Parts: sequence; structure tokens; C-alpha cells
Amino acid sequence: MAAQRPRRQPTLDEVAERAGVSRSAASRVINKAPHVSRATRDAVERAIKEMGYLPNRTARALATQQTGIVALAVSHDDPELFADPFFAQVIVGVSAALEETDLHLLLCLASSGRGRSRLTNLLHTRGVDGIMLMALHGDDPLTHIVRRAGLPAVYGGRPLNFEPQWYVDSDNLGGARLATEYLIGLGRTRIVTITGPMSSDVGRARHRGYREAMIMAGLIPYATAEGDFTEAGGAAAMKSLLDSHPDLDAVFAASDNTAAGALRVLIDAGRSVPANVAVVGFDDLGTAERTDPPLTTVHQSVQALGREMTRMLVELIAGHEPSSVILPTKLVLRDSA
Amino acid sequence: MAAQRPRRQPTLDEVAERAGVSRSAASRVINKAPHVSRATRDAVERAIKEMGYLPNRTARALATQQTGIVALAVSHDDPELFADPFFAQVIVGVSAALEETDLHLLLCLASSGRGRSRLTNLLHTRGVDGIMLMALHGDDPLTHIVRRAGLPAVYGGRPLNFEPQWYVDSDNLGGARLATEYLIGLGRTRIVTITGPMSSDVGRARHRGYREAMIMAGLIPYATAEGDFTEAGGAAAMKSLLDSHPDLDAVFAASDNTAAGALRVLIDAGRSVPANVAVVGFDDLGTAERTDPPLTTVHQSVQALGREMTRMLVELIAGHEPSSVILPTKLVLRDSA
DNA sequence: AACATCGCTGGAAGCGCTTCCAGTTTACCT
DNA sequence: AGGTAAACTGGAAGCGCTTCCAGCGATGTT
Repeated sequence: MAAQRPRRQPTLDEVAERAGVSRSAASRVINKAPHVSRATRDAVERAIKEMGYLPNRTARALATQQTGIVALAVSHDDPELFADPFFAQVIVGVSAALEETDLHLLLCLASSGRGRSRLTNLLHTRGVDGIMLMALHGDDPLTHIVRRAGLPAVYGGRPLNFEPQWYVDSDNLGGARLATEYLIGLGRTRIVTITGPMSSDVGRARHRGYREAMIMAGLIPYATAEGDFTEAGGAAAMKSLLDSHPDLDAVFAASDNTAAGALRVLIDAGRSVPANVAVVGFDDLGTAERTDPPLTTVHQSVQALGREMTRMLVELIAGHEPSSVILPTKLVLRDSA
Repeated sequence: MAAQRPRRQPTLDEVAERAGVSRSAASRVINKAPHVSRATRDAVERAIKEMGYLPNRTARALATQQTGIVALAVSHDDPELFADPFFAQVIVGVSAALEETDLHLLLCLASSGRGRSRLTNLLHTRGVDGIMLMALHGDDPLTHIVRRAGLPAVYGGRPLNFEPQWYVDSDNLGGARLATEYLIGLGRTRIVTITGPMSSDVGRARHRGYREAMIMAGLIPYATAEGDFTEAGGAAAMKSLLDSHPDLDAVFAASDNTAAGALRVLIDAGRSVPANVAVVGFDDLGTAERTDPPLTTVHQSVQALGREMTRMLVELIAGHEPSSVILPTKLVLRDSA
């Protein structure tokens, strides 16, 4: 089956010959360049149609020094982490935005050392026109690699130790503040928080939002435990908080997974949610609807993140100077608070 | 910041010159081709090191007619569907396998007509060396597009109306049989099934497995309702089954999401699971552990699927003739049955 | 009628690499 | 020492496209 037509794709030379013009003329009509007469254009266009011509990507790339490909690099130690729906949503956003262009998406899971060196190589061999980076921890070597390659680069979320020139991030600070203020508005005062890893900017920003809201309201930040954005981490943190501050009446969890873990522990401990203790999460990527009770949470639009990153990268590649953006977050009310 | 070093990457010519040899000689050492003296190799290698030379991907691609890129195309009407953890797992598998090669991964969400035509174009312009296809429904236009392009192609899961020459699939039939047999072994006899869409091969295969197991055991397939692999679909199907066959004592759901929907309806209807009615799902991609009670389900290794597809494609590109594979599935016991 | 101006054209020189081929050197046999 | 085969070498021709440039005839200006 699948008779592999060995028939070669026609080349520009062949098209030009058939149209009775020079190769440069043919190239001009294909690229919609000026200086081509009506007659020439028509002839070339007919030849193209008749021969089913399509310009060879590689050849064009070599001549223009543009591959028409952008990379999305996801850096993390654990490949499993990629299974987080977060990334799928980013990809959906990126893809949607790319569809408006004629760029294609190269996906790099740069976890292992091998993956990282493959990426480095890709950048230095000019395999892509630009790159989007996600999930960088601390001082990820990727940042240096990318900087050294001198390629247009945009960051999704900010790395911890430096502020990239071009990035798009969710308003983590504002979202966390929103969540905390809501709990305060509910009349809760002994509000604790389970943070994300404090070695990440997200983790820190969301924690800061909590603190700021508390202090602004004249409350003292009641207690903090560090989580790691996972359900297990959330459960562990909740246990220790319940131990140290048994009279807590609300918890702001830095992610929905964290909140899910906390929820489980609370219920097991006989607390009723939200009556006894109110819980608010962060992310709203599906988990929030599936917990029991469903989570009140801070929604961030991850698809928008992907879309904005892409738009920004496209601008950059075109030689413009976009400015970084912070995407708004909003509170979504469900049953846990 | 990020001082974009405008310094051009050195070219092979420059390396050759510095090493005092011809460009062809230099090329030979880079490609580890035979017929190069020790002296030449050393000289070239030193030059490479000193200049930090890396061969330009595009130029090489043009000369060799190989891009070093393979595509993974996901076809579906709804972009949101990509958020299903299934795809993330495939990608993890694919990436892991690619890491052993020097191929890179191009991801195509070919949902819209625009996405599809972009993909067509990519294939015809020789933008990739091969392609992996997933989530094809019925007679997806993609199959024709791909066949016409005459590129190495492997399928993940079988499309409905034709058997591709190269594919890898999970043993859906066997898995469904396993699940049903287990329910039978439990002493249940009024076992119903909620299928996937019967317009897909997966849906059909899993349904067939159920029927076969029932008949082999001398039971009559008690009742069937068509679902669509979603939780909502599962819930709807469960409701109608409960109406028409209120005495059912077990259900085999063709996916975990389906099972989750069914579970909810059963509990709401006052049935206790598994005491009153036993439930088995299919997939085991996370949801199964998060339902209440946790689902007994048929596990398929989606990462392995990705890995095998990749291996197969790599073989194909190398000019070999791999043979298709069916990956085993296994029953995972939890609390719902 | 003479001149500058403009749009259009094809030739040619790349882009950076691989690979064929003929020529040269070296090594090996007898 | 002479002859042959093998190992090595660099020149040159691609891969398929873009783009600069000089040349061309057809307009527009005084």
C-alpha cells in the first residue's frame, strides 16, 4: 500500500523554465516581490499550479537564514512533570497563535543533561528562529545557553534570579492577594498559607500576595508551610499546620493540587469545609472542579500565556521590540470558601 | 541586557582554512567518513575546538535532504482535547526515545482546516523526515495527505477504515476482555458496558472485548450504551442504563473519565460501589486514582506507545522495515471492583 | 528630439554544507 | 627496484532557493 510516489517535487528552475522566464523572476512572483509584470506573474502562477510546485523549505531557509521554526523548551528535572495539564494548555495557546503565522513549533523537553545539550546544539546550529522558555528553576543553565546563542527568546514565568527582558507571566502576586482578601472578607482571621517551593518566583510571589493582603487588613500572617505544588506536598504541609495551629480557620493554598491535598487532610481530621475552615486554591486547571467540595480558586489563563509568549516572540523575530506582559488573574467562586 | 553577540558562527570553510586543509577534508572528519589521515583529523579537530565550530543544520539539511526533524501530528476537531493527559504522556515517551537520536520533535495540532493545510504544506515542502499521527477519526483527510506526501509515517492507534502499514496500538480488545472477565470472576452476571464513540477503532475494539468475554463465559451481553470517553458522556449513559436495566450489577466503562461519570450517577442513585455494582474503567492515566472510590481499571502504557512509535519511525527513516506492534494492557485493582 | 526616469528582466553570486571524482601520495609485494 | 593497490587529498559540482546588479526598453519631461 501507500505507493510512495518517488516523483520528485518540481524545483523553482523547472517552474521558471516552464513559464519561460528566469529563475529570479519566478522567485519574485512567489515572494510577491515588486518588479514583476502582469504577464510574468500570470505565466509563473500557471506553471506553479500545473506542476504543483511548492518551494523547498530547507533551501529557502538556507538562503534567508530563517528556518520558520520556533522552539518551546520545557525545563525540569522530572520528565513526568510535563504531564501537568499546565503545559498542555500552554501548547494549545502557542499553537493557536502560531496558526496565524507560518512558523512551526518544535517542542524540547530539556530535562536530562542530554536534552539540554541537544537544545544548546539546536540553538547554536541555527535550527530555530527563536525560543520560548518555561518552567525554569533557580538559575537554570538554560538561561545562559539561550543568552549565549543570541537568539530571540521569551520567558513564560520569570526565573528567580534575573528579570528577562521579554517575558509573560500571570499576576501571581495580585491573584494571591485577591484570594486572601476574599478569605478576610469572609470574616476569617486565622488564615494560613501553604506555599509553592520558595525557590521559585511563582512560589514567592504567591506567598507575598498572601502576606501583603494580611498586613493590609491589619492581620498577622497566621502561619506558613512550604509545599511543592503537589497534592502530597499539600497534604504534608496541612498536617503540620493543623498540628501547630489547630485553631486555623482558613487556608490559602498556592496551587489547586496543594489545596486538594490539604482538603483531604482537613476532612480526614474532621474539619468541615468551608463551614469550619475555608480553602482557596490557585490555577483552576481542572483539578479545582474535581475536588470535593469543588475549590474556590484563583484562575489564570494558561492558554493566554502561551498565546502572548508566541505573539511576543513573533514580534521579536520580526525585529520589533515588544514589551513584557503580566496577565490578570481572577477569583472563581466554588464551594470550598 | 542579553548582549546579542552578533559574532557569526564560523563556517566549515573557515575551519578548513585554519586547519590548512580543504573543505572536503574537513567535512570528512566531521562526518567521521573514511579516508582521512591522522594528521588531517587532528588539525581539523583542533580548529573546530578553537573556533567553537558547529555545522549549520540548514545547510547540512539541504545537502543531505534530511532535516533531522520528525513531526507528531495530533488531529482532532477540538483543540481542548489536547489537554487530555494522554497526549502529554505520548509526548514524554516520544521525547525520551528521540533523545537517543539526533532528531528533534515538531508538534502539530492539526485541528482546524488551517492547521491541516499547514501540515500538508510542511510535508510537501520536505520540512520533516517523517511523521507520527495520532487521534485520527474515521476517514481523516490526514491519512490521504500523508500517503500522498510519500513520507515515512507511523500511526498511534489505528484509524477506523484502514490498517496502516506501520502502527503501534494498545491491546484494547484484550484489555476490555480482561476487565470483563474480572467482573465475571467476581460473580457478576448483569454486566453492562458504556462504550467509547463507535465511530472510532478504540471504541469498537473495547466494546468487542466486552462482548467476547461475556459470550465466552456463556453470558449474554447485558446492555450497552454509547459514550464518548468524557465524564459527562459517561454520566448520561449511566443514567439511561440505570433506567432501562435497574438490576445491573456491574459496568465496564471504556475509559476512566466515562467511569468517573458513571460512578457519580451510581452513587447519586444510591447504589454502593463496589458492593452493589462493580465498576471497571480503562486507561489509568491519573483520573482512576482520584475518583471515589478509586477505580479498578485497565492500564495502558501511553509512554511506551510514544516510545515505540518513535523507534518505529526512526527505523523507517533509516530505510529498514519495522513491524507494527500491539502493546499489552493489564488490569490494575483498586476499590471500585 | 534628446534626456532622465522608471519598471522589468535574467545572469550570477551567494547561503553552508556533502560528495563524487580524478589525481597524488604512500605502502606493500615480488 | 619496479609495479600495483590502497589511502588520502582538494577541486568542483551540486542541494534549491534569494537577492544584488547591470542592462533593457518603455514611459515621462523639457
